[in-house]
Amino acid sequence: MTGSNIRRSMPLFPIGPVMQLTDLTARQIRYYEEHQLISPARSEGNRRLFSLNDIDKLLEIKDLIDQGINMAGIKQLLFVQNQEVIASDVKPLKSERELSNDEIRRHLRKEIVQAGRFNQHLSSQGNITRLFH
Amino acid sequence: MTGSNIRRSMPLFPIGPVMQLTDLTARQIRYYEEHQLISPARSEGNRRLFSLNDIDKLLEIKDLIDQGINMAGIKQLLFVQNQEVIASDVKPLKSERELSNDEIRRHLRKEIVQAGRFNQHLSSQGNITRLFH
DNA sequence: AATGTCATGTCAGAAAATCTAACATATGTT
DNA sequence: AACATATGTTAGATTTTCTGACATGACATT
Repeated sequence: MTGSNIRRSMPLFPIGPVMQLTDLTARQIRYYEEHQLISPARSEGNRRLFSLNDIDKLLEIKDLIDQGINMAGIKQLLFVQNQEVIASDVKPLKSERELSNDEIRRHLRKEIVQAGRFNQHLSSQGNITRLFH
Repeated sequence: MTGSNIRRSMPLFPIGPVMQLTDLTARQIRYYEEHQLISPARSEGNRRLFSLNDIDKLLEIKDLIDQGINMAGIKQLLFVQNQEVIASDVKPLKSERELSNDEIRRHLRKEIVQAGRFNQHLSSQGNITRLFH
């Protein structure tokens, strides 16, 4: 499991930003969950929390829907993909133990800090369009 | 402006996930905004939306606070950093025009899709600890 | 010792975002 | 025509976030 994979599997986004990023309605996203195409994590208060991987999947689902494939078909396709990945993942595990969510968060924080060190800190004023002139 | 910079400046995260990622309280984050150390965007309904850059900044602020520096000092330090970045940014701009938030979102979506194409789609069951055994 | 400032905690009330469950509907299928 | 599928819509409840006010502990200044 690489750092990037940990990062991509962190449950961070509530449904609002995900709707915007995917152009899917809340209804659609919940329906896909109901049919087990995705399984976003939940907050303490039962709100859905999506990872970048979840968002990837939703975008794929969208593609497949556009191709006329139904829930069952999409479920199978996603499952096959998943199997391929697992099959190709032959790296020996350094550590067998599970990471707690807290540990994952610490890890991500470290990564964000590191990335930041070699990155810009633009935008002192929140209007992101300012970043482009 | 690189794709990565666009990605890092997208206002996506509500305050809850940011609290978890930074180990800051909402009170602290709002206080830093009040003192103009950060300026997160706002949703239509006035909720704060943070970008990865904002999160970087918050982590830096945390460091500086730990070093005993006060708001005014931190503000100056962040400003200086910002200036350095601007000074070093000598690339000729391909396009002068501003990008709308919608365009940025489309761009990010494209990036996520592309990244996803060459990436794993693990986690069919939402419990992220499953990714580690 | 009293006062002030700074960074943060805490609380209350309001508003926004999200939840589930139910019913509605358009389109395609048997 | 009846049915199934994917999505829309609505209602009522719950969670999350908002602002503003007041409280507090640590320090500095008087």
